[in-house]
Amino acid sequence: MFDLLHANFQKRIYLTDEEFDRCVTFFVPKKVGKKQFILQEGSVCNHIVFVNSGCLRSYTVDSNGEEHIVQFAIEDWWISDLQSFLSGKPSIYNIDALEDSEVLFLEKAARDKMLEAVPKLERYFRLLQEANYVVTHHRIEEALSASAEERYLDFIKTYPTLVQRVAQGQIASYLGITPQSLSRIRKELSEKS
Amino acid sequence: MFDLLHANFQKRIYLTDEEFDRCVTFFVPKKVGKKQFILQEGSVCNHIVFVNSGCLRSYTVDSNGEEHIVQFAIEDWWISDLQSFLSGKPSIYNIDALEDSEVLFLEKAARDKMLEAVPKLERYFRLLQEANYVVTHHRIEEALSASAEERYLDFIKTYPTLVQRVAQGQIASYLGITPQSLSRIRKELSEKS
DNA sequence: CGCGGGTTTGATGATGCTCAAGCCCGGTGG
DNA sequence: CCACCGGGCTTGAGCATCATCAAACCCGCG
Repeated sequence: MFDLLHANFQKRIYLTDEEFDRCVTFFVPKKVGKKQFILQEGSVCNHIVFVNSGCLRSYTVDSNGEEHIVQFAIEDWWISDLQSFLSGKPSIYNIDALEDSEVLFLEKAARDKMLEAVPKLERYFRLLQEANYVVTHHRIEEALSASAEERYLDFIKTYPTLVQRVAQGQIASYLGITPQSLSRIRKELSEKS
Repeated sequence: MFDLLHANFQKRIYLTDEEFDRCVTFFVPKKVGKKQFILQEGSVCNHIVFVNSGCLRSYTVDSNGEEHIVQFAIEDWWISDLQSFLSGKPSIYNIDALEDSEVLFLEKAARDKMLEAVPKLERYFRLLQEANYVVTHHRIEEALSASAEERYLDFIKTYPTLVQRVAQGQIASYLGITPQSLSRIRKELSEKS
């Protein structure tokens, strides 16, 4: 149940088994069915979520009723709206499951206690934030300068597993293009090779 | 010299005069001439900078040699590369001045000491981070879904002062379009009204 | 079998880029 | 004081990319 989380911690910091055991108590395992929400626009996001299995996404709905996917999260990833989580203000994002998933909930209060109990984790979350910063800024630059084809190629290079698992239309939404365009891009790419 | 910084702190947290006096000692005022760099790609960003007067920008140079502006900073704003600053790794950004400017340097070591000396500032920097998170995500969504005209209109609404001060080509770079396109967009907008 | 979703394909049009030329204006040197 | 730059902005023509609208297709499932 907590093996993935354990490995994920160890990738960035070193915890003794005793320390990790202390951490575990703060997490709440949950099952999330396909299409089920774990956060809805307008409500406060008072948890961050580690994905054990399955796949979730966060997205906004614009004034034309169209969805824009912000992030995917498969096993071994975190997902949340940090803005709402940290500020306590209502979120502008939705998060739901694209597959039946198993996740570990970490409530805000629990996280605070955990950080007190195992201060080393401060470093872990800081490193996580930094990684997030890099990904986010890369995404801005790409969105502003790269073509749809370039963005797709970068996507399949960066997230090869997601390409297999997620519906094409969802990837199109993430890339900021229509499903039709993505279909054509894939066609051209396959013809080239 | 430190009035702007003082007001900026007070917007988010409350500091006594004594606390603020302690803070001030950690900052190093500097003059930065137009076109002068305060950070160059490849070097580590070991400072964050508060702008007292003038205007700076951060940007990347892509493989075609083209600049992509990430952020502007006029008086009362911070500018830096947080990724490099926090991780100690080389930056991928450049930061230089678009006007002769007066800034306050805060070195990494100085910031750590300042946070020890005035713990209230932890909250200040957290709030700054959150504001940054919101702006950044808004920018991604816009870049992926809005037209050039919409992005420009949003820009002049959000940063009216910048429109006056910054060369049009720089704004085009920030918006991810060519100077020619921006020129045409402005023409159409003026014809409409 | 038929329905529903996601994907593909086609035709057409809008948006924004490229290349190229001209313009405006402030600065410099004769 | 004027001529000449040079940088930034504008304008034009043609083109590439991507969206839109619409129809067909594919396939898993009740």
